[in-house]
Order: sequence, then structure tokens, then C-alpha cells
Amino acid sequence: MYFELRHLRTIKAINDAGGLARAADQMNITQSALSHQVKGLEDQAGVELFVRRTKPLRLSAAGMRFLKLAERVLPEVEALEEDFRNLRQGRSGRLHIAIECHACFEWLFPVLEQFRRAWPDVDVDIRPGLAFDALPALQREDVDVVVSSDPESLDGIDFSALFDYEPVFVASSQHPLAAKDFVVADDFRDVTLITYPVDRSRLDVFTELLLPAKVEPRAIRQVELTAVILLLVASNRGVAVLPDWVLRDVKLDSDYVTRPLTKRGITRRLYAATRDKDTSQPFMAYLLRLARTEPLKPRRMSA
Amino acid sequence: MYFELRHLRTIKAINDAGGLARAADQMNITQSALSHQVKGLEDQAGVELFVRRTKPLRLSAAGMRFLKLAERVLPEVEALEEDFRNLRQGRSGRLHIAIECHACFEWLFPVLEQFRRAWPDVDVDIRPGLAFDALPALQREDVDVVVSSDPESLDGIDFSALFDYEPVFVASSQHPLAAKDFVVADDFRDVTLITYPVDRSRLDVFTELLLPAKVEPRAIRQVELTAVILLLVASNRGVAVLPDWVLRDVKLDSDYVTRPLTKRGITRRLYAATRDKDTSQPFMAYLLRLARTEPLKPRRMSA
DNA sequence: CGCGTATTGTGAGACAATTTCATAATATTC
DNA sequence: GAATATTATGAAATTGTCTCACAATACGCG
Repeated sequence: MYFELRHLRTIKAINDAGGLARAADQMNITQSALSHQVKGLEDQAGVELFVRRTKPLRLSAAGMRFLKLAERVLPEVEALEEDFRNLRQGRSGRLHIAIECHACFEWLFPVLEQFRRAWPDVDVDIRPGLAFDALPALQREDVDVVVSSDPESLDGIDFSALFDYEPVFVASSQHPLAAKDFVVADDFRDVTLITYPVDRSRLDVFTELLLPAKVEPRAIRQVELTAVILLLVASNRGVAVLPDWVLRDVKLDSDYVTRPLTKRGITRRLYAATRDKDTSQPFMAYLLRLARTEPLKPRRMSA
Repeated sequence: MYFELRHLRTIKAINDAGGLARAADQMNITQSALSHQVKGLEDQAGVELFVRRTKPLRLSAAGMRFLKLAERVLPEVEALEEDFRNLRQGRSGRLHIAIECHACFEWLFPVLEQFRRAWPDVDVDIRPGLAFDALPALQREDVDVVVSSDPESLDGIDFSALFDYEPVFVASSQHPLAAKDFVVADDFRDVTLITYPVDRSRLDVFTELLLPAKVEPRAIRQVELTAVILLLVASNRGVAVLPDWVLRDVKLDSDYVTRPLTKRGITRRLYAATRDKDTSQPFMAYLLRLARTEPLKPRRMSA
């Protein structure tokens, strides 16, 4: 006994049209075809779905049960079809973003807020969990965008440059190193370094400065939230290295100073990795444009 | 773009089995057939439902959306199929009863209570509204049983005798007619007759006694509820004629008397009309048996 | 890296289901 | 009871689905 949506559509049409002939018309099909179909359906169901003794065919009790299913299911199916239409036209889609850089939350969140207003039908999400194999996840279509500062040449993956940033040293104005114009690797030997709780290979201080110089800080303290890191730094419980965009917002009203790493400062570039087939999708292009420009604009004093 | 349940089943099977080949196995179908089907489905949808770059085929974001529909819809369809299986085996069905005789409520209700315990899957209902054309409604399958005391010979309709009853005269023990051993038509000329608010053609007093004798009561008062009729009778505000079964329960503790109509009493027979194709259905036979025996048993003092 | 294995894709023909056409049968209406 | 509207049926045409055989592709392992 295998029902198909065709049968649900038939039942509904016959009920709506109030008769088999009219229903056939409505469905752009012969009355004969419908008659055959109804017969087949009743054979399958093993149940009389219609009252035959009356002439404009009417649903029986069992037929009404069938109709109720149709009226619950068909709208859902149509909703799916609508979804797919939107998808084809690039008006809807999925935009699940994996961020390798822990602090990217700070600028990404406002960007996504703005994105949602423009593309309400796109399913937006940030997935911090899979920072590890973000690029394989992108290839497997587990996520749709990976934000990273380490572009690799991968088949089917595009890397779009977003913006440059500078990892800067942050310390309390009371801290001895605050006296220097810039800090170098050796300066870290005697400090407590506060970092995000991720592997060193994804922390700019280490990859760009300390690992090459083989310098180990006196102590490392791992803290999840950027705001908390800044709090600890301001109260001189340690120093940190954070991307400049994190500091732009709150610089003025807190008791800490920022200094370049090395005399000339370090510059890094942030990229968005996407599958090439998605890169030119309208909403994806929109996101990339937003992510290129938005984080650089001055922002209000929100957290 | 026409989806079918087949497609929902396919998506679900592929997801469950974790691959196209295994899914094909599970569905007793060739792997090739499934491949063709998936291709056709994606063509129709105009959307990639699967990630092709990986080898055990996996659902894409759009595919997940499809899967979610499948998981909502398929169980409902299976529930319908189960319903129909029950229907075929006569374990479920509809039992909507039209009662022509207004007082039948009194004995029918307890009968249905008992019926429901035995046939929980049958959709039982009493429909008092269509007392008028109850038999046409039966033919049109608007209802499934008609309780009536006037059998007609109708095509496709069976009349099963239920039980005999006697319409009896009820009056306050203070009423002058209470002194008689039995009442006749002429006795009604000077009384206020309390009846149900239905046409005379469906009231035994009129069809069996007053109309043939061309007697008109002094006044007629129409009351809906049996309990209220008895109340009014007991307080000597009028007399009534009710089926004996109504009086059996409450006779002892109230201040009214019952008398036969005419010297020998009038006997009427109650029938259940059903469509012949339904008459032998197990639950229908059960109902008829119950309705034949149950109303005659002594009952507790409920309303 | 290359080979074997597991998995999916493709094309042609067989098969099954659905539709149409023509027409019969049956209700409904006036 | 004829006229009309509606549904049913059978055979042929059409369309869609499945199978078979084999090609193509991804994955894992040494």
C-alpha cells in the first residue's frame, strides 16, 4: 500500500472542485485519468474513499480522513518548493561560518546583524566549535565560510582577502613595558601573557613573534572572553596581544596602553574561505563586501 | 516542480543508510534506480541535494531541509496507512448515529459508553440535528446508523429490530386521569400535553392515538429535556406520553403514575437502519447486539 | 603514489504506470 | 422520461521507472 503525493493532490482537488470532472479540469488532466487514478487509489487503500451512490462524487468517512492528511501535508510541501525556488534565485541559503581566529567574534557579530537585515531568508550561524579542521569542514559542506588568516591553496576553495589588521601589545599603563615605544619578543620573558584558550598555532603572538624567537613567557593565563582579558590587563594582572580592531572601541576610557610588536609593527591579513561555486552567490558576495568594509568603520561603545 | 512521497522516502533512506548503495538495498531496488531517481529529483528541485565531492553520498544543506520535511510527513502517512489497515479489518470505522426518536438519547447513551470500551478506535458520535431526512443522510453516508420506529423499504438499507416499547401515559398522581386504569384518545381533550419540540409525525401519541381519533389536546407545551418533562408532570403542570424505558429508572421516587394508552396498551418497535454493506461489519453487529439487549436491563439511578 | 575496493553515474532496453480517446453506464434535473 | 451532467471502462499511446551492464569516481591501505 503505497500512497503518493499525487493521491493527496487528487483527493484535495476532488473535494475542492466538488466533483471528479471539475477536479480533472483544474489539474489539467482528463476526467478519465482521474477516474482511473481514483480507482487505483481505492484498490491500494482497500477502502472506499468516495460515496458512489451519489453523482457529484463525494468523500466518504475514510476519504475525509485522507483529505485531512492532504490538507496538513500539501502546504508543507509547497513551502519546501518555495524554499527551493528562493534557493535557486539566491534569495535564501545557508551561511554557517567557522572562525579560526577567536577574536573575530568581535567584528563578525555586528556584520552578521547587518547581513540579516538584508537577507532575512538566509540561515545565518556562527560555529565556533570546529575551529580545528575548518577547511575540511568547508569542503564537506559542513560550513559555508571559514574566516582565517592562513590561506592555503585548496581545490574548489576560494580565499578572499578581507582586511589587514595589526596584532598589538596591550598592557596596563602601570606596567613597566608601557614605557617602551614598541615591544619585542624578549620583552615577553618576564610577563604573564593572557591569551584565548586555543592552540598556540592559532595565536599571532606565538606564530609571528615568540615561536620564531624561541621565547617562552613567564606564565600564560587562558581566558575566553575578550572583555575579561581587557579587564585583567587594565588591572595589571598580565599583558596580552590582541588584534587592533578589538581595541579601537574601548581604547579611550580604560587604563591601558597599546604598543606595536617590533619596531615596525606586524601586519596580518584576514581571509574568508568559501567554496568557489558559492563565492559569486549574491548573498555571499554581499557578506564579503560587508566584511571587507564594515569592521573598519568607527563603532559605537557597545561591548 | 512536482515532488512525490517517493522522493521523501528516498532522501530519508539515503540519510538513514548513510549512502546510496545501502539505501537502495534497504528499499529493495537497484542502486542504479536510486541514482537515476536522485538525479531526476535534483533536476526538478533545481538544487543540489547532495554533496558529490565526498564518496558515501551525504545530504547538503538543502537536502537537510528536504529530510526534515520527510521526517515530519512520512510518519503521518504511515499513520494513515495504519488507519486504513484497521478499517479494512473492521477494527476502526465511523459510527455516527442519527436518532429520530427524541427520547432515544436516554438508552442510547449508556449503550455507546459500553460500545466505546469495546471498540476504542471507532469514531462514535450522536447527531441529533438531522432528525428530518435521516434516511437520505444514511444513504449519502452522512451518518451510519439511524434509529427509527418507522421502517421503510429502501434500496441498500437494512432495518434491524432492536426492541419493543410501550408509549405510556404519565401524569401526576393528583391528576384526574390518574384515577383511570387506562387512558384513551378522548381523555386528551382537556389536558395540557407536554411533548418534545418535534413534529407531530414523530410523536407516538399523535401518530398512534390522537391523529387517527382526530383529537386535539387543550394545550401543548414543548420541552426539550426528558427530566424537565417529568418534573413538570410530577408538579401537575401537564401530562405526557413517553416510552416506557424512560420511566423505568425513575418511577419509584417521584409523584406520578403511568397508565397504558387504550385498554390493551400500544406496542411499538424500534429499529436501527444501516447500509447493507455495513450491517455485517463486526463493530456494527456488536452495536446492534448491544442495542437489542442493553436497554432492557435494569439500570442504576443515573440521569 | 598507485592499486584494489567501494561507491556512484550513465545509457539502452525492458517493464510498469499513467494518460488519452472514444464510448458506455449511471445519476440528476426539469 | 427525456435531456443533461457526471462517472466508469477498455484499449492504445505515452510517459516514467527500473534493471542490466559497465563506466567513472572517490577512498583507504601498503
